[in-house]
Amino acid sequence: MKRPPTPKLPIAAAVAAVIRKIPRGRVSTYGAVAEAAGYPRCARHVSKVLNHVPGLPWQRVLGAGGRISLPGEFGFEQRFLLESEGVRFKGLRVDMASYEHHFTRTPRKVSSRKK
DNA sequence: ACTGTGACACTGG
DNA sequence: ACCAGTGCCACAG
Repeated sequence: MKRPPTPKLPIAAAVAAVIRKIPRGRVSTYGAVAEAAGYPRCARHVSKVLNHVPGLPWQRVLGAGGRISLPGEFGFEQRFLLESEGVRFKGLRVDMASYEHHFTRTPRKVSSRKK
């Protein structure tokens, strides 16, 4: 097993689905989203998906440690939107300890809870 | 088929 | 604490 078999869904669909599951007032990180989508090492692809797929709560996706990776004014916009949802910031970072959303296993049809 | 790309994550200085 | 460099992996052209 060189590595977990790539899921059937394209990364874009998987990531988009995961991000849409993030409840309001909650946030997540690229790595976490990628992992939840089935691509543990593809945090960078998450960013591509956000750019390619509109309609996603891109603001709820942050970098590691809850840091905003977005350079430019979009970064400020992201922070503003998150605060509007009730997410508090610790300086330049989000209080991940309290706002990081835990995804459920395999976003597939039936939740195979089990482990 | 190959190369470049990217809103990252992680380690070291 | 902050900055810079490196590794990563799937998708687009």
